Amino acid sequence: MNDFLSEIEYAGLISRIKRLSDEILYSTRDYYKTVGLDIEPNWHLVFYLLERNGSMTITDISQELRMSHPACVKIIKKMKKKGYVLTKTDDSDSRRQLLQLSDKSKAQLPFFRKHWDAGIKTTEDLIADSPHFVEELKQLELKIDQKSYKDRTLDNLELE
Amino acid sequence: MNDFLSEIEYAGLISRIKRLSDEILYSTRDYYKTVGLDIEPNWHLVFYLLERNGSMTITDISQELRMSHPACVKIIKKMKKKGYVLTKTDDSDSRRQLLQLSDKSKAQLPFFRKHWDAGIKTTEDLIADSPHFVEELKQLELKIDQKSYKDRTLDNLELE
DNA sequence: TATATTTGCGTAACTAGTTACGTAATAAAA
DNA sequence: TTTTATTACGTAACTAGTTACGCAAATATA
Repeated sequence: MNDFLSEIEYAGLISRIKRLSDEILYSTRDYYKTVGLDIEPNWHLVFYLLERNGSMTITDISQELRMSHPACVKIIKKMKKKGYVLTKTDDSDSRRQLLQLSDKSKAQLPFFRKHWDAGIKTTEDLIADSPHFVEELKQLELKIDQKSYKDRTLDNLELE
Repeated sequence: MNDFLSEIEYAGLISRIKRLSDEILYSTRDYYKTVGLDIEPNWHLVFYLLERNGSMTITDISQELRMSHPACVKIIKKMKKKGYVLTKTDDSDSRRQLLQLSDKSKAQLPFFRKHWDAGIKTTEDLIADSPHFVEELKQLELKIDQKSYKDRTLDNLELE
């Protein structure tokens, strides 16, 4: 296969994870374009959340997805622009913007779901030969959660 | 742990990989800032390559790292601006820009290496409880390489 | 009740990648 | 030798995330 990132072993592992993630992201966007899905790859999580919960704020979503709120602001802004999300100011707290799916979203959801399901199937196929992957990914998440990559590396620096 | 991305199982797996990758990337940048490393996290691969090979072109690097050449152009541009990389036009082909590490780079490499090694140690620590991770990641890379996420998903769509 | 703190969210400025396009130099083909 | 195709690389415009900052509304405290 002759891959530099693999050759350097642990020094390239993190970059390989990023490379895999990027590759799938761009391939998914390519897929969406091909089949005529007028949405971005990361939006489907917001559709999922709003469909399940009915109404949520930016802060709610950013907590559920564990990403920064400015990232969510950007996503929602685009989804609103395309008419997939509606906002309504909370009566009891004017800071809170209640988000919900528009009728356009609801009408398109079955179509979206068909494609999302095909993607999920792809994910299942991909890790079919990797029976420990999900469990070991979870381990990584847990460890990173307990102590950050930065703090771990600072500790490792002192050991030398 | 109560994590939405984990709850939805395969529908959230790709996003979890991205989340992990992002988290480590930003944590590494934070680390660099803390210890006074005046470089970006992704540069270390270029340092590795140029140190090993002496002189390379943008195209060489993009092939080795398997990323687009415009991405490399951006990285090299910044590295040049900071004085870490020098360019020299190839005598026999004026299109080719031969890149090499500057004296500043060479002088700092031992310092850099100390921190990169600490990071590698962190990676090793992290996957110490995930004995199959590297092998299964490789499997994923191979499968994606054989048939893209897009093509796999198109096939899965037809099956329904 | 007046003041201080927290919360929600919006924006700015940054890095990191992509695809699409253009241009000049080299190589290949007519 | 002239034309055509390929290669190297630079730029533009886009998405996707981050941190840092600001401001107004709500809440807690003095």
